[in-house]
Amino acid sequence: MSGPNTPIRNDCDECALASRCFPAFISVEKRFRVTQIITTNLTYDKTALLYRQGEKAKHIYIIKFGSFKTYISNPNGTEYINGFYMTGDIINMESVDQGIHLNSASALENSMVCKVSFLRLTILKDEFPTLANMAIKVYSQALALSQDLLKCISKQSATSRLATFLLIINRRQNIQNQDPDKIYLSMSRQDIANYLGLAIETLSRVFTRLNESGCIIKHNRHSDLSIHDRDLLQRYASGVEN
Amino acid sequence: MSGPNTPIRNDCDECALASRCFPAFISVEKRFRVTQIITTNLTYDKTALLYRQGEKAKHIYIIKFGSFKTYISNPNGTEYINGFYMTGDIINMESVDQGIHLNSASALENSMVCKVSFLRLTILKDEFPTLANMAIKVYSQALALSQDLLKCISKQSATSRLATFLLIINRRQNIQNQDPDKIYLSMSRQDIANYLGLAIETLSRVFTRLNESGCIIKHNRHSDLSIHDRDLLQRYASGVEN
DNA sequence: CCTTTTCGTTGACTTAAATCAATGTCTGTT
DNA sequence: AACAGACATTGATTTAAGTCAACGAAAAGG
Repeated sequence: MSGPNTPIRNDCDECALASRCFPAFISVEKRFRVTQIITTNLTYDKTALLYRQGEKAKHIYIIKFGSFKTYISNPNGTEYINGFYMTGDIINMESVDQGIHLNSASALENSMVCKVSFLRLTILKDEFPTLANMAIKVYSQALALSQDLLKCISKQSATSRLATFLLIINRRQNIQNQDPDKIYLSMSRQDIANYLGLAIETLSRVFTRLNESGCIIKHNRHSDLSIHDRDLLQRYASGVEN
Repeated sequence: MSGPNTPIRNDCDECALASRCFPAFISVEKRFRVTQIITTNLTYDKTALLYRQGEKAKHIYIIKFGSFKTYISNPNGTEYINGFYMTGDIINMESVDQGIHLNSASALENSMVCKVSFLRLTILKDEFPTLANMAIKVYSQALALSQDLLKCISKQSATSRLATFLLIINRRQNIQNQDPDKIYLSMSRQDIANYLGLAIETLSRVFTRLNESGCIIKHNRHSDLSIHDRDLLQRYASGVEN
């Protein structure tokens, strides 16, 4: 189908994320090689499993749109939420070393991902040294974020935890959002509570309090919020206000 | 009080860590180049500052012996402990992306580190492609550990947090320790409390309880412990036992 | 459209950890 | 060796968050 003069169709050229994804780290003339690295546009319905804890890990996943949670299932049926991932995030970077999925990942809404095999990445890293730079950069970011979260979750009061969580979600959604104060929560209250180390009832009460203080506005859906008084929210997050 | 003393020698060949440090990823015949990458054997006295939050970050640091804490100072004088690092650990991987120290690091005891500049690492990465592999491997590990800690710290009871902490410390010290049950805590109770998100009094009580239950044995020094009933300690850590 | 189920909120009560306060014990200094 | 100051432990009390239970609201499914 594709001869020497036929332009190779490259999904990445049209991707909104291209400027901060793998193509950005590969020279223009060799950009066509991207298609040989990346399997693009895989769709996952809400609740669909991306991978399961304990399975062999062979790929990293870049979220094109949508969101995922990673979690560890406990024997007693409860879930420990490990992280939330949204547009532009890379899932599964922590498994590259051991080659085994340390947690399970499932879609929080209908989502699309592109995947890259560890193996291809290793091989092509020699051809494209800048890919290695990208990897290190991305890992460094991920580590910094992870430490940020650790800080948020240990130590702080329930109010401070939720306020920090909302600010982090908002900051990350702002990259593609038009209204800078809108927050969309694709995960359930239970997931958030779990993630922040709180009981669901406590979380619900804090949501109510943040709403009553005029800090955030809840819209008809549970998942839609707006930040109304960002300054106050930040004071809650830092623990100055209670 | 802060700042390195004079470097002593420049030879990775004799280093006990060589097999899991940079030299391991560089071909034998070019191993001499290591000296041009690594500044070796910098000594830091107890409480000495390795770097300060907000400063420009230019190096990663490998701990040859000793230990460090990384922390963020709050305006009200309190410290938020970010992490503890010991022999073989690499400090400052999270700053590579932004190039600014996100926290401060200080020695918990008299310690020795080797440092590698980001810049040299980037340049030499092309000469030694395996260095990039090493970076990715190490980052992946760090991320996995960080998620482990997140899990330990949020959610769990005070007892479970400390038990998990002790098991993690023990596992990491075992790599160079002769007695597999000995634990040496180079950090203060306040640092541990801070790190685990507990009040120092709560931590102290839990230490006492673990001791009284025969789980751990406290020796004369606050810093010296032994695991006496590992199984019980693991049950505490998992939350089966209280 | 109405029923069923899941999810989120609110209230009453309990509990684990924080705080306040006092005491005990190391560590480093002269 | 004796002292000072920092560090660690223990006790009494308070408080924030957890648990148990009921209710309301939104999805899902026929």
